[in-house]
This record gives sequence, structure tokens and C-alpha cells, in this order.
Amino acid sequence: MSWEKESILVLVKAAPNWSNKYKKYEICTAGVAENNGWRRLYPFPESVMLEEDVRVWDIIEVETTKPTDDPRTESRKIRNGSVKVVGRIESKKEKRRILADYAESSLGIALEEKRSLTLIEPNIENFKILRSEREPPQFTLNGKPFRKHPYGDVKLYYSWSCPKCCTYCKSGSHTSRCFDWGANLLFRKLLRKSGDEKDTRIKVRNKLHYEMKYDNDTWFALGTTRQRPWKRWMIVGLLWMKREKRDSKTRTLTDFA
DNA sequence: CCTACCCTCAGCCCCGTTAG
DNA sequence: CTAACGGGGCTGAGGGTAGG
Repeated sequence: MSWEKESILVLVKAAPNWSNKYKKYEICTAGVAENNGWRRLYPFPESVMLEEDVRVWDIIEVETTKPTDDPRTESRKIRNGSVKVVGRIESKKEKRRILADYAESSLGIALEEKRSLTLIEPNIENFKILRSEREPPQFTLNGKPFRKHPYGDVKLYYSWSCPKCCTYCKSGSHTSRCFDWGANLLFRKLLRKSGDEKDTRIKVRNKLHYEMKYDNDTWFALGTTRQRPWKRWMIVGLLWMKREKRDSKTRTLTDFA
């Protein structure tokens, strides 16, 4: 197997899921490689994420190779122990520049180019929280409890449309589940703190809906599943920046795109 | 009453500036 | 040079109003 060293700006950390294959939690991580476009890094062990303290907007150096069992062009496997944080984008201006660089006006572009990752600055139309029973913890051989889907009982859904409607949102809007780690963690955190389900819902809604919609410029990092690539898109990452003060007359660049 | 929408405020950290 | 100050960003808490 030949490995290629790449620098990747991390833009996406999805919620951890149990991998039956690797017997540990893996995180779907994605970002953009210097001059090479999008990369999906999977499996990316949660332990590595925590030990290396990889955060969104970090630049990591990693050795990658094309997986044999994943048809999506952006997917890469990572070499054990090769992840290193080498830098970080701090400035707001720079972040905005990068987001503007990678943002696409419509899902159609990624579909046409047969890509499985894209960035969209969506028109957020609605937001829903669906609750179900929490999966009971299971036990591994060495006695450590785990859940296969630690965030599976809380499902966050956005209704949205592309800035320039694609063929799907022309006739309605997209409904996508949000797997952004931070967003899912927020619900857990607030629920643990207040213990009140209703209260938690209101707060999560305020943050993830109203603030995303009205107070911030928000971008969705969207990806497809391995099993059915390009059929169903999910939100794998949420990126937002405080909306810049502007005259009521002037509008965002996307209005002119 | 409840929901959707929108706003404010306090606290913290970071960082650049300024007074000593 | 250092310590103090203060502004801005960010987070988390909360509130208010209009309209069904």
C-alpha cells in the first residue's frame, strides 16, 4: 500500500459511531487538502481525535491512501499514527475566504461532478428534533460499556434549500439529518445539565435554528453515505460565523452569484 | 395559552494598547 | 519591560413580542 502525505484543513467532525470492523469509535472527518479538494478521512479513531486534539479549522498532516471498499472519490484511509496538527486558521477573514472559496451554489454541482462532499450556504427553512429511546449500553469483552450510536436517540433535521435551487429543492426543500458532532453534543450537554427535555429542546432550537438562521452566516458541509452514494445527502458539518454588520441595503455575495 | 422569531446580557478568554 | 485596561469574539443564559 502506498501512502501519500497530505496537509488537510479540517472542516468537519461528525458524531462518533461504533465501528464493528475496528471495534472502536470512529469519526467521519473531512476537510480540504491543499490543491486537492475535498477529503473524507475514515476511519478516524476518536482516540486519535482526542489525543491529538484535532479541532475544526486545524491543519493536519496525515498519510493517506485510497480505500478499496469505498467508491467515493474523496475518501481516504489514514495511516496509523500519522496524524499531526501542524497549524490552524485563526483569522475570521481567512475563514470567510476559505468558506466562500469552497461554497457551491447548488447541490447539483457536486452531483454532476460525482463528488460526495460539498459545502453549501443554505437557506434554512426549518429545524426539527426527533427523540427516541436511548439504545441500552452494550458491553465489550473487556467490560467497557458502549453504544453503537451514542447520539442515535436525538435526531436533528434541517429543511433547507440551495442558494440556487437544484433540481430537488426547486420543487420543495431538502430535509437532511445533521451529524455534526458539536451540534449533537450540545443537546446531550444541555439535557444533562437541566434534566428537562422541553427546556433543552428550546435551547437547542434557539442555537441551531434561530441563531444559525438570523444571527450567523451558516454553511452546511454535506456528504453522502457509502452504501448509496449521491442518493441521500446528510449534513456532516455545521460551520457558522457571526453575521457581519451590514447596511440593510447591501446583501450577501450569494445574491449576486 | 403556545410557538416562531428575534434580541440582550453577562462572563470568559484572547490580544493589542497604554500607563507606569 | 510589565502590568493593567479594555474591546471583540464567543458562549450560554435568558427574555420579549407578535400572532395563532
